[in-house]
Amino acid sequence: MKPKQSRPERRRELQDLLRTDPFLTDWQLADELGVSVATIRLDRMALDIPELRERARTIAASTYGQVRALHGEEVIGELIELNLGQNGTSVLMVTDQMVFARNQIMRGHFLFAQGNSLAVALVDSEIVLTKSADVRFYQPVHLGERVVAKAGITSSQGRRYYVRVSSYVHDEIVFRGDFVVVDVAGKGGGDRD
Amino acid sequence: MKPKQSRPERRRELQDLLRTDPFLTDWQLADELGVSVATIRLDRMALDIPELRERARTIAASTYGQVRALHGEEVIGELIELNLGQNGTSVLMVTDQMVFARNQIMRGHFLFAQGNSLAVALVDSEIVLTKSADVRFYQPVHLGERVVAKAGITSSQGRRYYVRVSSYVHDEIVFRGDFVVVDVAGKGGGDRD
DNA sequence: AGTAGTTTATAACCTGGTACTAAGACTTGG
DNA sequence: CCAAGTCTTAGTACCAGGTTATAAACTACT
Repeated sequence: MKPKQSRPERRRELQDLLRTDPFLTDWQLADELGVSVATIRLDRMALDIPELRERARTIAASTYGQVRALHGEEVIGELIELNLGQNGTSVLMVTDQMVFARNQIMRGHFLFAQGNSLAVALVDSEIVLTKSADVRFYQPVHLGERVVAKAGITSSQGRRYYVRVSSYVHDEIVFRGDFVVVDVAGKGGGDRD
Repeated sequence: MKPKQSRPERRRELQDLLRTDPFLTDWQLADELGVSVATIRLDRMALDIPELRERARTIAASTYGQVRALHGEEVIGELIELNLGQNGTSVLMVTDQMVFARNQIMRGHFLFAQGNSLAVALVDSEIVLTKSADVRFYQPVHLGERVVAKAGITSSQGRRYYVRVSSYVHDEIVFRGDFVVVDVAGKGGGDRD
């Protein structure tokens, strides 16, 4: 399929091929590069590239982790205290799925998620949606740390509840958010406003 | 490992197990449920659940877009366009993990996550953190819908960037967020303010 | 006890590999 | 030109995690 290439050339191309499509089997690669499967295997060994299944598995696991971690159950973090309609506390351990690989700093939306789901959990109703939020990140949170979020309903107007969430690591504030959540139970849930 | 269960019970549990960890082999499942591997296979057949490798492959393929953007892996949603320092677009399909089980409405923090990670991706730097955000949810988003987030840097002051993200479903706005992100490359990353 | 539904066991086969050996093909030095 | 060394290929044995098909064993019920 390909003209003659030097070994380094071929290996570079092999890496290229896998970068654009990591789901190629050895024989597909062999065919593409015009060499035997055996050669491909040797090249993979030399370049320390794992087999197809391993590649798929790691890609799957990494991306699956992101979504799952964010999915959680109903509340992101563990609910350790909850007084419906008043206040509550949740705790979230920072796992490696929640941080930037580069610097191990927690990604903002996980702090938001913890706060948001706690705010929603506070309201004693079937269907509660977030209408708006104003949030601020004070300090970076790192891998392995334990984030404690405390939330309280500060006021309410009809079906609207104003919830303040403050999150701490070692008693130092790292996040604060003011959430406005709406109880839409009974209504069709057609709109948030 | 488990007490006796009726077949429907077992099958429900099987689905549960795989929902929380899709990387279980048949014999791990068999062991967990206290039945033979053969039974697990029959159950998988009946429930139309593919084998481990197939599961891994599809999970991997689904989240592995052809996006070749540098920060691609770190973004919630699929980056479909990115002009560093200027603007970008990402698309996120709403899966059942992102919605409230009760009403199939997307949980707010996923919209936030999409917006936040897009905002961060826009800035051309090694380390970028979110400092604050002001967000508003206009309309509920439902299971199966496709959220298109468009972001642009509206202004910047030194290392601070103001990014506006607007998300749409069928050309109707569902979310808007104003993010302030800070480029902390070079600094120790010790603080966000 | 008879019989249907359910579960288990058994064997043959498949993919995409690993690990290893042996031999063939291509360069390169002298 | 030929031998030595390097690349490449071929071939075998083995593995995980299955599929497919068939037969045997275990309930449960009447």
